Amino acid sequence: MAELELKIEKPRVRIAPSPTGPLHIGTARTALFNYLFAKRYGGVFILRIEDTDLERSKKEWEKDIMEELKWLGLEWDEGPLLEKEGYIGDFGPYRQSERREIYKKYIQKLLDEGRAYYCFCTPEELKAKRQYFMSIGQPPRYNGKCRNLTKKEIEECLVQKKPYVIRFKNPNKKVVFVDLIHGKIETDSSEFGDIVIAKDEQTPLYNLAAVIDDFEMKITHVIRGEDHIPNTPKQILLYEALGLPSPKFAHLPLILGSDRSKLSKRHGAVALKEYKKEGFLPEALINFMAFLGWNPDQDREIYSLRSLIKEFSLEKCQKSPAIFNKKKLVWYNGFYIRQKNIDKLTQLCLPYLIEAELVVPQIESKKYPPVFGADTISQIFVIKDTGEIIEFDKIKKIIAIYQERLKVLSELPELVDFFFKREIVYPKELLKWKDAEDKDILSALRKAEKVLKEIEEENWGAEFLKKVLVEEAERFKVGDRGYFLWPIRVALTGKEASAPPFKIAEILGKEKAIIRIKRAQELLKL
RNA sequence: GCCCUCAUCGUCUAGUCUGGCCCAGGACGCCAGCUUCUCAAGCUGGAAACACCGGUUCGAAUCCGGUUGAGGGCACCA
Repeated sequence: MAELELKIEKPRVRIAPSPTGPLHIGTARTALFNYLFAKRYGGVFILRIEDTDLERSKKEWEKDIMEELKWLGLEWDEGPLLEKEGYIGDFGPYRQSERREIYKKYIQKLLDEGRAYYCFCTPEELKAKRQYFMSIGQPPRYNGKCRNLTKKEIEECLVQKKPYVIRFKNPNKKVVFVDLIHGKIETDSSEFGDIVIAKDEQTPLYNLAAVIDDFEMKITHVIRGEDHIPNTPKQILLYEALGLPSPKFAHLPLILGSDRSKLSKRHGAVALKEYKKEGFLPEALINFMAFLGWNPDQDREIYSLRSLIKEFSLEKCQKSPAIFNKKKLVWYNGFYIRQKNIDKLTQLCLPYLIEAELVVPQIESKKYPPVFGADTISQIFVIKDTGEIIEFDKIKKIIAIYQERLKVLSELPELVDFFFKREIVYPKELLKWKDAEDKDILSALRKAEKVLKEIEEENWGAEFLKKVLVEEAERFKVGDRGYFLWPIRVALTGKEASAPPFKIAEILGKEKAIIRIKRAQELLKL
């Protein structure tokens, strides 16, 4: 198989989501694998919106699917050109709803050649038949009642406006195909009988629509989830009936929830946008998703989209399903946050600070704040609680000291809120280090206040503060700096855990730092 | 019920095709230690798996058969 794959030239693949909900993480992974496969072999990646079911399809979901794919960096490279302003040179997706004329031809052909037929059975009849088959231990399927209707009978029904569907005349034979991941898969097509392939002469159902489109779009490799394995023989039969060549198939293992069932809403977030909103970076999502069912045979965990393209191959795909492990995603995210350039990271974080109402951008910008990761951003912000002005660079400093602590962007506000509050609230017990008594804490804080007051403004920097405070801490209690440093840190932050107090004090500034130390003293006296 | 697919640490997996180098390697998570005022990061160490039964073989995680378990599918959804 290895040699075969190397010969792959300019493959054409597609991701074909139906816009019945926001982009699902499973669909995103399938898109990624298709994208990687296409790019690895210099091929084409297509987006096709499967919106034949008008009832359930919505424009808003279509928009979400496109937005999230772009956000992930999985741009499709073919489709109808978008001419609207701002989209010059951009491709739109193919939409099945816009291809009815094409389908019509094929459906008519099937009908004319007697490979498909009208069926006038009612849903109730069908349901009863299915149950009957089940009861006698056979697979539920259509019994073929309308299969041999005469022309006259059909016309009569049509004239009477009887509701109908179009069924495929199943040749009932053994269908064999070679899956690029699973190998040979055999099915007896009589298991599924005469399936419905269209609602009417120009509205194909999924299986037919996929077959027609994949042929029309010259798709060479159909890479999709394993849940489509049972559809494959149906589609192969349709290719045969239409006299078309079938593409190659590769079925990816499914992503499961922690209870080993197909990943769904009850397992937590499944929409990609929810992960985006929670503050996951596309790099982390891509890296994580790639490793769900795929692995290079090296002990390397970190891969960018670029490096994945270089390494990707279907042979290294797993056959067995993978459980979605959010902790690993979080780890990846923390890693990529730490790697991020601080300016970029700050830009990414700003929307969260704004949403938490910690700061308000002062310069109105059209693109801001709703667009995450916008290029144009305000350089000046107002701290909502105090009305003070805070510059981008100052916010950057705050984020810098939390960069290695951040796992997901959305946790930032709760980590750094004390920088943006006039008064911080915390229980007085929090000031206590080990067995320190109130008077010890008080004297530590008084000492700290005195020391801090003596520092000249121009020396007010983390390094100097550290030097001075650590020296003092050593004097205060030999062998355990905590008696001195812990209360200071709590006084400044109001938190059990935080970045080092020296860095925090530097950013807070002399005046505020001292006010907070004093406040802690008052709290102790209560 | 019927069909299909899958099976290595809790999880993602390397190794399986081309049996011995594997009393099974890496990563996440977990535990311990170092560092340290705290948290995080980093470093060091640790616990942790070849589903089961039988066969082939001098030798099996690897090959064969079966069992069990898990997942998916069986729509006028995709």
